[in-house]
Amino acid sequence: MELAAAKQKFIEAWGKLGSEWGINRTMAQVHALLLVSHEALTTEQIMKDLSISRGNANMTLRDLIGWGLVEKQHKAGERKEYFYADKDTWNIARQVAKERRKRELDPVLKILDELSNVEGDVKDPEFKTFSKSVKDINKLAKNVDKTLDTMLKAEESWFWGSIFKIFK
Amino acid sequence: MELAAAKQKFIEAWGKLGSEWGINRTMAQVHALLLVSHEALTTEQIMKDLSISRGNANMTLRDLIGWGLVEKQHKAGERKEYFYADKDTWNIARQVAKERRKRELDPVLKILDELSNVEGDVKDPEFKTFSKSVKDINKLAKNVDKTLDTMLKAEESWFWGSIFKIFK
DNA sequence: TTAAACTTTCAGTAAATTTTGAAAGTTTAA
DNA sequence: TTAAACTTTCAAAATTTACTGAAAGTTTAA
Repeated sequence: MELAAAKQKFIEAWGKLGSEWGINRTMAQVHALLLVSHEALTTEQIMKDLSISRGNANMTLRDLIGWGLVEKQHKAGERKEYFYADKDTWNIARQVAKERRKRELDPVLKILDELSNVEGDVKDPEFKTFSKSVKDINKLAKNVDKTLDTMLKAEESWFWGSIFKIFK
Repeated sequence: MELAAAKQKFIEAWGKLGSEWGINRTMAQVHALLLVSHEALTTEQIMKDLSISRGNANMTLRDLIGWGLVEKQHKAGERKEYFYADKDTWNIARQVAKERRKRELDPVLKILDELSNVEGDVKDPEFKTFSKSVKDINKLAKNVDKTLDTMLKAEESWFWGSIFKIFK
């Protein structure tokens, strides 16, 4: 397989995976393109490579920067902005976990906490089932949250450190 | 808050979380409804509770059964089918992880393996970057895969068992 | 200044996904 | 059998989400 074809395939696969996990396809593709590019690229080049519009490229790049996955680079003597992606997979995973926790897990946790405190007739099986399900899910979600927190903050701790070495 | 209102809120939150993670909103809502219902429900009841059409309810229930999250129940002397959800959060998490691995992670792993073996000019920085990124991601993905496998199969092992106890 | 080079915005359009509902299919009991 | 009770299918419609492109905005160098 040619390098160009291989890159293409990678971009497609990454885009598909992203869209299946709630990250928009173009965003994942731009990220993929930057991941496999040795040099930082301009908006112009990204537009051309992925056949997307200027507006789309611009917004997507801003989003990626917002996710902490891409950074701007300025080259001396040039007006244009160049973009490049952090290539460390562990950082990528961390950043994504961090953002999604903040954007999606935290709001749900808040609601679950509220619902955990709903009071009702303990004799009512409908209430009992509701209460138990919500509490169980809340417990699981809280643990996931706590684990992510530990993982994001204290990667260097002896416990997680030794587990992360397996992954890196 | 009333029980009915609390249920409603739970269903909405679960639906939103699902859609943010690539699971269709209605499917997550039907699942939520069954999770907080003491008794198994008929298609009819689900349609009414969530204001969805018969076709939608039917397809969604079939999907949920396909995901291993919901089961049919037959009541003696009745023609109607009743549906109920497994209420064990750990099982739910396991089932979802299992299905998504099969449907989404495995295909990507296959492509990454292929792309890891693409050969090229080691002097070419473009090739080097491509190769390194793909290999790193492949490694991470494989480890995630392996971990899920261990987690799904050998939950009882001393190592994971002790970690899972924290979550349960 | 000012005009060229570049970036950002956003209303309108397009594409993808989800939902509907009526018709077709299936099962059961009499 | 057959007809009532129930389930499934799927083309078309509705909804949601993503993208375009031209215009407005910003920065820089002369």
